[in-house]
Amino acid sequence: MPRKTEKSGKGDIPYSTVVRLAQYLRILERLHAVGTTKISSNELAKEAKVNSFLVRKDLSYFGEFGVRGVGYDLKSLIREIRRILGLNRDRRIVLVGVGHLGRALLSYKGFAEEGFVTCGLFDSDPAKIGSSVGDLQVRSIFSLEDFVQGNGPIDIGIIAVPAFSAQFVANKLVAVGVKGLLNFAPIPLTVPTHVISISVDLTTNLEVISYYLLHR
Amino acid sequence: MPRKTEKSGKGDIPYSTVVRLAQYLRILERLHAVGTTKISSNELAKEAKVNSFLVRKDLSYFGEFGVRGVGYDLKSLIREIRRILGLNRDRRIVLVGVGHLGRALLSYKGFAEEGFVTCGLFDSDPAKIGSSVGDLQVRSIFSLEDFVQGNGPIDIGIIAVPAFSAQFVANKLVAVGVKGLLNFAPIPLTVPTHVISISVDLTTNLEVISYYLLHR
DNA sequence: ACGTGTGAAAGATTTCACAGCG
DNA sequence: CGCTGTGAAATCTTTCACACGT
Repeated sequence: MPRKTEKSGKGDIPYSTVVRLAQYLRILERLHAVGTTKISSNELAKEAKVNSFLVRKDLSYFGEFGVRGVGYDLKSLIREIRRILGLNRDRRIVLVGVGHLGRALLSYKGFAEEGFVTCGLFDSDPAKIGSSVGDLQVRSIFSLEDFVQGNGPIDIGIIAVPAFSAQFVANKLVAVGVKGLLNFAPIPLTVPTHVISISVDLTTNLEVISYYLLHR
Repeated sequence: MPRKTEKSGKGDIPYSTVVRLAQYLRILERLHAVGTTKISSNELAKEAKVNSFLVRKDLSYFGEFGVRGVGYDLKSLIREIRRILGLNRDRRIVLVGVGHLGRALLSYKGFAEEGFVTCGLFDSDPAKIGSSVGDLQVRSIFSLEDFVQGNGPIDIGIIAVPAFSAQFVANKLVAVGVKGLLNFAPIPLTVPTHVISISVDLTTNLEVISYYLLHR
C-alpha cells in the first residue's frame, strides 16, 4: 500500500484483494453512470490495469457473481461489492484536525457518496474550537467522550493532526470505541488488534517516486 | 501501496521494501532530532511495527550499513537511505489542480524538508489562473510546455484534479518529460512504462477500513 | 462457443536460523 | 557476547490452464 500504507487484516483474504475490490467498485460505478449494463472480467481488468485472472480470483473469494459465457451484470456486481465492503450501511466518521488537509478532506465529495457521514469535527486549537466548517461546529478534542455519549458511536476516525499528537488522538478515539482509523500523520500508530488503522503518508509516496526516478 | 496505491517498479527490489525505507527514514529523522545517535534493527523494527529480520533484509539489498554486535550509526544510516531514495538532490515538482486538496498539499511542510521543491502551479479554472498561492502564480495547464521551456525540466507532477480530467493532465505532464506522477484522482492512470505513477485514493482507503470493520 | 470459477504451478515476499565479525 | 547480514524454508500472492455451465 500502495502502501504508503500500513496494513492489518484477517488472514484469509489478501489485503490487496480488498483494496482492488474498492477500486473495481469505483470503476463499475463510473461505467454504470455511463449506461453500461454488463462487463466481463477482461474488460474490468483492463480498466483496473490488472489481469483478468486476478479479477476473477478476487471476486471468487466471496462467491459466484458472474454468468459463464456471459460475464457480470454490472448492477448486481456493484451491489455485491458494496455489500462485501460494508457500504450498504452508513458509516459515521469524525475528523480530528481541522487544518488545511482536514478541510480538504471535508470538501471531498466522494466520501458522502459512498455512505460515509461526517458527524463531528475536533481540534485542539482554541482559535478553531467553536467555529463552523460546513454545517458542523469544531469541538475540543477533550469533549470527544461527551460527544459520543450524546450523539452515538463513531465507526471511523480520520486523523489529520501533526505527527507529535497523532498517537494521543488515536488513543482518545480508541478509548471511545472507534474501530477504524485513517491516519494522515507521518507516524505509524499503535492500536489494539481489534482496531484497523491505515496510514496515508504523502511524503513517503513522493520518496518512493524519487527512488524509481533514480533506479530504472 | 498502499495502494490506495498503485505500484510499478523494477523487479529486483520489492516495492514494499522501498516504501518501508521511506518509513524508516521518517523514524530515523525523528530520533535524530531527539538526540539519538545509534539504533539496532530491533529498535527500528519496533518503531516501524515490523520485525527486525525485515529491517535487516530491506537494508541488505543496498549494502552493509551496520556494525555487527553494535547496530547502526543513526546519522550515516539516514545519509545512506536518503541516497538510496534519491533525496540527496532537489526534486522539482509541479502541482496541477489548485483546489482544496492541492492547497493543503502545498501547505504541507514535510515536502520541502525532504528536498521537494514546488516550482509551478497549474489549473484549468480561469478564475484561479493568474492568482497567487504562496509565492507562486497559478498558470493555465495549457502553458505547461512553455513553462518547461523557460524554467527547466520537472521531475514529479502532483495531480489533484477531478477524475474526469486526470488522464488528460497525466498525458500533458508525460508529454513535457515528467517521469513521476503522484495522483490523487480516483482513477488508475495509463502511463508509459518509463514513468512511475502512484495513486492515492482516499475513498478506497475508507472502504478498506469499512471492510475490516465488518470482517473481523 | 464463450467467459467464469478454481486447483495447481510459479513467483514474490517474509520469516527464520545461524554464520560472521566486531 | 551481541547484533548484523544472508541463504534456505515457509508463507503469501499472482498467474495459469482448463473444467464447467449457459
